[in-house]
Amino acid sequence: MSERIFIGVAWPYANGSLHLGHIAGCCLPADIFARYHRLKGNQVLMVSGSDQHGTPITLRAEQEGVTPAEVVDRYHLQFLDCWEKLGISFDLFTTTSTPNHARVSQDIFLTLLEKGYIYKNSVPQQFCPNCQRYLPDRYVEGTCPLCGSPGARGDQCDSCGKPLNSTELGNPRCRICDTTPLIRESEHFFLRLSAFQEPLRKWIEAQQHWRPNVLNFSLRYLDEGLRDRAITRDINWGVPVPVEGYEDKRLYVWFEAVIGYLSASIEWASGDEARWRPFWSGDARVYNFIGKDNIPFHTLIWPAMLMGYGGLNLPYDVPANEFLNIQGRQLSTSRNWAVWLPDYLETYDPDPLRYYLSANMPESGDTDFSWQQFYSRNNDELVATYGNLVHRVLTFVHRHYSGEVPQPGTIDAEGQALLDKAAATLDTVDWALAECHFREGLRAAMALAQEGNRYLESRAPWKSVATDREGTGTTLYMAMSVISCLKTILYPYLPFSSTRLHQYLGLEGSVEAPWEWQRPAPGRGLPAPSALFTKLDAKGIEAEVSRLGASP
RNA sequence: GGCAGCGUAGCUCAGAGGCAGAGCAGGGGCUUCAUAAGCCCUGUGUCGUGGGUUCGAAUCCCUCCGCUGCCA
Repeated sequence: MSERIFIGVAWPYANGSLHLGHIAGCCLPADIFARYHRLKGNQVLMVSGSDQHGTPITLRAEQEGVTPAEVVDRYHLQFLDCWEKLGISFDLFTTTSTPNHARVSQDIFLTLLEKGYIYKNSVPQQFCPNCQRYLPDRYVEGTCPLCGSPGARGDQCDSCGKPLNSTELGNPRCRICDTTPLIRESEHFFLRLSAFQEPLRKWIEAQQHWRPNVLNFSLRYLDEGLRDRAITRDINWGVPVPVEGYEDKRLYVWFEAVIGYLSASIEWASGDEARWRPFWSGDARVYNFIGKDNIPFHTLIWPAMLMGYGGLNLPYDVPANEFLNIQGRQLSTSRNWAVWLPDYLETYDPDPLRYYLSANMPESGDTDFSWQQFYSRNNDELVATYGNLVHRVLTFVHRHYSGEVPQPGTIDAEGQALLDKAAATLDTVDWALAECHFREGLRAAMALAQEGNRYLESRAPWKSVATDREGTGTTLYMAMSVISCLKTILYPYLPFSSTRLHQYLGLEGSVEAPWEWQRPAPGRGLPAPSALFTKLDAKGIEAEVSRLGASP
C-alpha cells in the first residue's frame, strides 16, 4: 500500500556556501531516504529552502555593503546549483522570503496569539541613539565580562568562547557607528512554551523509535523545564509581525524558519489544500532531517507550535545526525576549516562523495572526514570492489558474447546460493533504509558486491569460456543479476552510477523502477560499458589538505 | 562552574551483561576476465584510568584523565 512520506530538511542559512557538514548532517540522508521511498512506490514530498532571515544575513550584507536581498539571492542560486550537481532531489527548495511563507507564518502567529499561547512582555534592549534603532546582540561589541577581552560580541565572546547577553558587556559600542548604545525597554511577543511542558513530555516519551541521542537530548531539556521564549526582534529584515504598533519588529528567525516546512508544502501544492494536507495528516509520516544543533527546535518548539495550532501531524521521526569533523578538527566556517561543496563539485563526481559520507555518516556520534580516507574509500572500495565487479562482467560479456545478455542454463547450488544472498541483501537494505540506518544498508550492499567477486573467482569464466560456453553464459547471467540487484539497492546512495548501470544492463523503463530485483533480459543487446567510477590519483590529497584553513 | 556525550585494532567506525567485531591499511599465498582490479589466509587490542556490582562487565555504578557539546 502506498504511504505518504513528508521529508523536511533543515534550512541552510543563505549567508555562505554549503559545506560537507550540511551534506552529511541532513541533506544526504534525507535524499537517500526520499529516493528509497520513491522506489518503494510511496508518495514523497521533500522540501527545504534557504533561510534568508536572521542577523547572520544582515551582518554579512552590511560587511559587504550590499542589501540582504543580494546576499541571499546569490547563495540561493548557488544552493540550487549544488542540489542539481550532487543529486539532492528536492520536490521544492524555496526560500523564507516568499509572500506565501510570510502569510503562513503570520497565520500561525495569529492563531497561537488568539489561543493565548503567545503573549506580550517587555525586555531591556540595547538601543543606538545615533542609528535610531535597537541593536541585536550580534550588533553590539564590548569588553567581555568574563575574560576581559575587548572584542566580545553581544551574543558571544570569541576570545573565551562563552555565550553572553549584550547588556552584560563592558563599554558597549554599536558595531555599525561605534556609538555607545543605551538600554531601553522594548515590548516583544513570547511563546508560552511552559504550557506545553507536560504534553510534550508525554508525546516524546512515546517516541521509542527515535534515535537515543535525540530522545535523551529532548528529555533533558524537559527536565530543566521549558521557559517561554521571545519570538519577535527589533530588526527590519524578516517576516513582519502582523499586529498594529509592531511595524519596526519582525518574527524571530527560529520561530518563523520551522514554519517553512508547512509553507513550502503549501507552495509546492500551489495552495491546493487537497494536495498538501494529506502529507500533514492521517497516516502520513513527517520526518525532519537535521543536525544535532537543531534538535530542540524540532522536538520541542516546533511540536509545541503544532500542538497549539492544531490539526497537523507532529514529526514522526527526527533522525538528527551528529557532527562531521574535518581532518580531525571541528569544522569552522570562520577559520575556513571546511570543505566547500562548490569546490568539491568542481573537481570530483557526486557519487564518490555520497558514498564516503554515507559509509561514514555521523549517525550515532561525530565522525571525521579526511581526504586520505576519501581517496582510499573511492579507490579501494567504490572502484575496486563495486566498480570493478561491474566492469569485469560487462566487458567480458561484450568480448565473448557480442554484447548480448547470455542465456542462463541450469542453475547449480553455487549460483542459487548467490541468488539467495542477493535476495536477502535486498531485504536487509530495505529494512535498513526504512529505519534510517544508512551506514548499515551501505555495508550490506557492499558485502553483496564482494560476494559477486567471490562467485566469479570461483567460477573463473575466463577459463571455462573456451570449453563450456553455455555454463559460462549462466555464470555471467548470475553475475549480471547480482549487479542488477546492486543497481537498485545502491540507487538511493549512488543515483548517478545506478542510472548509468540501468542502461548498461539493458533494463526497461526508468531507473526509478520499483524496489525489486530486475533481471536482465537474455538476448538483449547492451551498449558498450565504461567504468562507473574513476580512480583518483593520491597526489591530489596533499593539495586538498593544504587548502584547508587557508585564506579564501 | 553545572549538565550531557564520547574515549574499542595502525586508520575510520560498529557492538551496549555471555568466547572482543567490520571495512580499509599492513604481512603471506592464489589468480589474471577486470580501472595492477579480484579471491583466500593473517589481529597477544591493558575496549581511556582506578575501583565497585555480578557466576560473568567493553556493556551497569562510582572516581579520575582527555576530548566535544549545551547551559550559566
